[in-house]
Parts: sequence; structure tokens; C-alpha cells
Amino acid sequence: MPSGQPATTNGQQATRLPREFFDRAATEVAPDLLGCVLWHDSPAGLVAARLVEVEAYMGPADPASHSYRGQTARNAVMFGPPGYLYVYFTYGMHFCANLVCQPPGQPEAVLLRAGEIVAGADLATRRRAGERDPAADDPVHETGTPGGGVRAARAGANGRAIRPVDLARGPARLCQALDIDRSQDGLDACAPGSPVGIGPPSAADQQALAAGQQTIGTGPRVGISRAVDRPWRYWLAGDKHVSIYRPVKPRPSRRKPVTGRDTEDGTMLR
DNA sequence: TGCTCGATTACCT
DNA sequence: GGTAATCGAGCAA
Repeated sequence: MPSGQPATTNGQQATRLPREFFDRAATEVAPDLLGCVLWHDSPAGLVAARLVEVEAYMGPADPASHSYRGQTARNAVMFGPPGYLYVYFTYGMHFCANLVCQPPGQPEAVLLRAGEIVAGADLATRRRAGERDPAADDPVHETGTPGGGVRAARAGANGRAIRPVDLARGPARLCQALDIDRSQDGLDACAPGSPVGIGPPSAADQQALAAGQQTIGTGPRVGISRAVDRPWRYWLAGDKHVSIYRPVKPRPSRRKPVTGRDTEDGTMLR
């Protein structure tokens, strides 16, 4: 049962990052989020991930940001107060989660790209394998996950085992492991009682970072075609849970078939 | 209203 | 390494 303020793996109550933590530029918040623990306490159980990779999106000044073109129904949460979860749907089948930064009206956010599952690994594995949460038997949830059926079919097709390192390695995988979708859009990660929250790094992580044993890598963001020169991606150097960097590649056109006549060379333009 | 593209992933060769 | 899957958002006409 969701308690809103879940116990950690050692039974203690989790501490949430304060809202002031997010009331800064996304480029300042992003590296500080590395090592922090994001959790979702759903009806099916608690899953928590230690963040190892994030990206900063800087609002109207950043052509790669969803808020670059102004406020819409989709990105409205970005324009609100800091510490809220902004979840969007992309590629027809994936969800990605962000944490909103800066005060209302300054739509900056940090994309959560990858993490290490530190609690609820069994539940996360089942979700990643395409199984629906047993507790999520309401019809809205059942149909509210576009692509879920595809994923389930694919995962079930060959029963390929999901390696623990791959459970939350990638923004969409992270969302799937934590069962985050558009129904979590707009949740307050800082509010006591919220099913989604984020806490500070473990003592070991804090020590390692402070002592310089753990360093932070920076580089260009993944999968974007604009503002590719800005090194606003941050990760824990050497961590095996960091996703694989793939520069964006222009896709060939996918024009729908035209009845009667194709193009000269037979290729289907988009 | 129709078209294009996308902050991705899994599968196949 | 290449590509299919899949559909919502945003833009142009």
C-alpha cells in the first residue's frame, strides 16, 4: 500500500530534497542530482533508483527544450513551481521524466536519463519485462500506457532476461521500471505524502563525491538535433548504469504510400 | 485538417 | 549497425 513517505531499504523514513534545491538553474541542479535516489511508491510497491545520468534543459533560451516554443498543455508543468515532475510521451511509445527547476515562469527542467535500481528490483524487472502491475487493474491504467502491449509482446516473444544494469539505463527504461507515465505528470516530488519523491545521495556517495573519488562527466545531450553543442548532460563517471551515448542521426523520410504512383526512383518519400 | 518530427528502445542481421 | 514500432505535439496551409 502506498504510504506516500516510503521506508527505505533499511526501514527508515526517506528524506526528501527541499523545494529550494530545485529553485536554481537546471545546469546547477542537474549535477547535484547525481547519486540522489528517486522513488515511486505505487500500489504495486516501491521502486527506487539512484540517479547516475541527467540532462539540463534551459527553457526559452534552449532550442532543444520543450519550453522553447512557449507554454502548451503538454509542457504546462515546466512553467510551474520547482520540484514537480514533468512527464512527456515521445516516439509513440515512451515516457520520459523531468524535475522542474526555477520559480514559476522560468521553465527549466532536468531530464532523468538513467539510474541504478536500489529498491524494488523484482517489481522493476517485472515491469520491464512487460508485466502490468497486479495492483493496477483499473481500466484507465490498463489502456493508459501506449506501447505497453508492444513491449509486452516483444519481451514475451523470446523471454530474454533483462540484466539488472539495464533496468533503468535510459530515460524510458527508468520511467518503465518506476511505473512513471503521464498520470504522474504534475506530481510534487517535494510534498510529504506524494507517491513520487527524491532524496539525497547515500553517505557513501556523498563521501565519494566530496573526496573526488567519484567524478562527474559532462558532454553533449543525447538524441537532440538542436543546441547539440551545449554540454548539459551529466553522469557519474565510470558508472555502468549510464546509458550509451548516441548522437542524433537524421532519419530517412517516411512518406505514406501514395496511391497510383510512387516517386521516380521508387523510393517512398515522407 | 494533414503532415512531419521526435529528449527512445528492442530486435534483427 | 540498421531499422521498425508508434502516436502525440506542433506547425503550415
